Amino acid sequence: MHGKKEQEEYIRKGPWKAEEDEMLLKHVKKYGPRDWSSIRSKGLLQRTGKSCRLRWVNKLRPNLKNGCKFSLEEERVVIELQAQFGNRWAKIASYLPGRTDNDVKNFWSSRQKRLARILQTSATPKSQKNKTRVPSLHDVPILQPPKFSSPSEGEPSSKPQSCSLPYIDNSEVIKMVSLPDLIKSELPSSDTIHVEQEFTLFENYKSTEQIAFPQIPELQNGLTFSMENQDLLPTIDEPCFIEELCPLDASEFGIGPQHPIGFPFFQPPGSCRLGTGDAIDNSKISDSFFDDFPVDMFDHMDPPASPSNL
DNA sequence: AAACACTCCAACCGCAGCGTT
DNA sequence: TAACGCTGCGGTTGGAGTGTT
Repeated sequence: MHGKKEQEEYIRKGPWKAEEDEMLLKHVKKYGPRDWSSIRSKGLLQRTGKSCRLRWVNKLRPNLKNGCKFSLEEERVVIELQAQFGNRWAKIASYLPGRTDNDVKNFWSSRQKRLARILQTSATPKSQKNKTRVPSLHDVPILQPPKFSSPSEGEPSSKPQSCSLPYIDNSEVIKMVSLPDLIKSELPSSDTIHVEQEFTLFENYKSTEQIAFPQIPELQNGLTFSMENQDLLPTIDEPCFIEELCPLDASEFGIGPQHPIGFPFFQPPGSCRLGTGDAIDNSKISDSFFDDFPVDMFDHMDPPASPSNL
């Protein structure tokens, strides 16, 4: 098989075995999550230090939400923070307890692919329309991301500052962008509405024309989050518009108008949506789930990083 | 039932920043 | 101060699982 030297130089790649995980855990338990390269030099594992670190960070670290799909709130936060920070996944992940940069990155790239598909759908000739699955609004929970800036940057805003959802006053109503009739004509009316909403939102999303959003000081500092300005969301002549986009309201949390934005993300084990086969409608997951837990059950958890500390 | 399309995610790679020598 | 090693980050890829035709 391998000679001695070859054995020393051999670097294992690919999926991790349980024994390797065990060995890595032992090392971390003994020395802490550092000295990754010594794992190989000590002959514990034939993996690079890099590979060991990655495995620890993405899979073995405690309190990870492995196998859980992103909740609607997590999706919102990613969208908002991506708009603010760009593709700084590690930074964004620091706002999402239990999520890694890899998780966020994967989530975002999946979402981008869906958006691209929607765009393509809207541009596909009529003859091909019915060959493409029409995504539901829940597939792409797009919100025009608010532009919140750190206290040290950005322009002062005179608008209300307690809503992390897109705040748009009456003069800044999102303009409706009609879907081509060719799409409407081939869809059942309910689907037409969904596609039209998505298309509208996507048009806004890709538009270079910035809609002014308020700064979100609570999100920057204490990561609090208020729904009190929900009624200021864009007026779109579709009754379920807000319901579709923002199925949660403060009362569902049972904790008043303001609450830590991190709160909904602490989904206890079992509340996760596992696998695509489960097909649990995001909007149907009640956050009153947490009512059953003691108020202080999250106290021991580290608060998410605050942008003001960055 | 098989083939194909699509989604999700684990893991790799290259690069940059930082600390140490 | 340059060289080196380590760590962390973001981009990318490939395989497994699932859905659709």
